Amino acid sequence: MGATKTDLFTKQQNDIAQMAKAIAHPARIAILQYLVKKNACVCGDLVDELGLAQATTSQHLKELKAAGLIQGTIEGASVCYCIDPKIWKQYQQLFSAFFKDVNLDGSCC
Amino acid sequence: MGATKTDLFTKQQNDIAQMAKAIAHPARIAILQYLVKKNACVCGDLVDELGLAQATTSQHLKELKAAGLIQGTIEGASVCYCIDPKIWKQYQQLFSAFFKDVNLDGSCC
DNA sequence: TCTTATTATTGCAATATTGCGATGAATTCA
DNA sequence: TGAATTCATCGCAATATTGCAATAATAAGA
Repeated sequence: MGATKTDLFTKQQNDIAQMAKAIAHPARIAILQYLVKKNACVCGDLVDELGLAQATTSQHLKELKAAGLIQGTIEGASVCYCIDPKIWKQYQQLFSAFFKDVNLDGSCC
Repeated sequence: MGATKTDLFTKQQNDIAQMAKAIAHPARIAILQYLVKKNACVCGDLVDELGLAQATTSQHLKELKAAGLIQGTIEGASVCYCIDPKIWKQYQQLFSAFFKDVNLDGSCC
């Protein structure tokens, strides 16, 4: 025990949870906000920006890449990162749909 | 080491990450979806609904309550749960704002 | 009161995540 | 070629999360 029992839930539920997990760390939020702010390919300065060790930053970048949220392009000796607008839009739509329209007249007990 | 270094990031970044973490588990997604679908106070049947042990379900409900997303009202021997529409709306707005308007002309390398 | 039903809490084991130093791979420049 | 630079990966330690059995707490009904 200790591992999430993904088989108990629908693919959609697992997907949403997985996507939430991808942004469930302040370092990854910071990375994404920085890339969005720059709105361009960013090479190198991410480690200085975060304040975490290079290995740790690289790990977070790897997770964001695995989630599809960012792309990394090798540019000479360094690597350039940017938002993947296609996946970003998917996230936007999915979370928007998830939080859509709860009947706000909380007819609770 | 092993603990998230929250002091390196802004309160906003930590908040977003924390909110994402609250929904970063398929069981919690399933609970929320069920409550939204019923759109009412739900007593008792959550354990049967999920397929997880009672203790585990209770733990997830506790986390959702801690996140503010649901309310629990004692109703006799059982407890009724429902979405907190106020906090729900906050989540909706926050994620909407976060994923807002990336310039989609991926001017990447 | 005693039993039953329902939920919370405790304590533990298994697994996942976070963070970093050390090392490796690839590129640039002297 | 030989540094120096940049980033990824490995291996480890610390911490967090997940899951459940056992138990406690509370309320309803016999």
